[in-house]
Amino acid sequence: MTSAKVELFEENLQQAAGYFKALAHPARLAILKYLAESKVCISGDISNELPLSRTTVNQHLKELKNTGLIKGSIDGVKVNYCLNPAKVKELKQILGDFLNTVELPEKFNCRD
Amino acid sequence: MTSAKVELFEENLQQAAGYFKALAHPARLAILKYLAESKVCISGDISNELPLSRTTVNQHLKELKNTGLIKGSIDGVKVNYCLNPAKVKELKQILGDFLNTVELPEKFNCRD
DNA sequence: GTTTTATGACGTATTTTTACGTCCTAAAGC
DNA sequence: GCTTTAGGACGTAAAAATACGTCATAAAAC
Repeated sequence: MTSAKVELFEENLQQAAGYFKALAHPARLAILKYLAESKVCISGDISNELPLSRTTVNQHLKELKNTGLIKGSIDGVKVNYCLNPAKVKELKQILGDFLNTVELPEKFNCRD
Repeated sequence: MTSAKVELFEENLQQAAGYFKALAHPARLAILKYLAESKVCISGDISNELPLSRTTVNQHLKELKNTGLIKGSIDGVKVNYCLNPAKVKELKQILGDFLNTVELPEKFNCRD
């Protein structure tokens, strides 16, 4: 029984957790940062920027693509990967919403 | 090989990724939300709130404790877990900083 | 037309995460 | 005293994430 229990939680928590997960690896953060800075690029370029093999970078790219944060369009042999502005916006919205739910009261009655 | 390559990335990306990872499971989000709402509680209470066994919840609590987001203080047999306001604040700061680095330009030159 | 280059697809090893069950301990109740 | 209750410690099994290497393919370069 070590099945995924993720779906037993509230819908919005699942969604937020999914986005957090997508950002839970420095390689993926580096990719997003790189794409945001350079606007458009190919995945080969990206693997040169990272201390990981091309195949591993590709896997991270695929993951970001699955969450919808990036898009890749075929251009002959090369693939242009770039950010999906709509999804990035949604991501920010959802993560922001969650973080607001853990707003802290002025004084927190917890002994140290 | 398959060793952790996380430490090969920029310090700030590592840190951000670590926080994102801490939030990458709905159970942990639910715990944080619950703690934020109820101010103080014991871990037994929490496992009643979640669709997971006590031991599993305990593991998630331990993970949140390792990242410093929550604190647990011994009170006889019972343990009061609560948010660590300082760390939560840091988390928001760091995640916000990262998200700002992926700010999007007005028009993004990517064909669909 | 052959070689190079870029990239996806596939397979696989290792590590980490997720999820429990069981046992142990120590206070609280009876 | 004995029993219940609460929770930590430990072990383990299954799944997912991480990291590569190798192969296949198709355009580009020569």
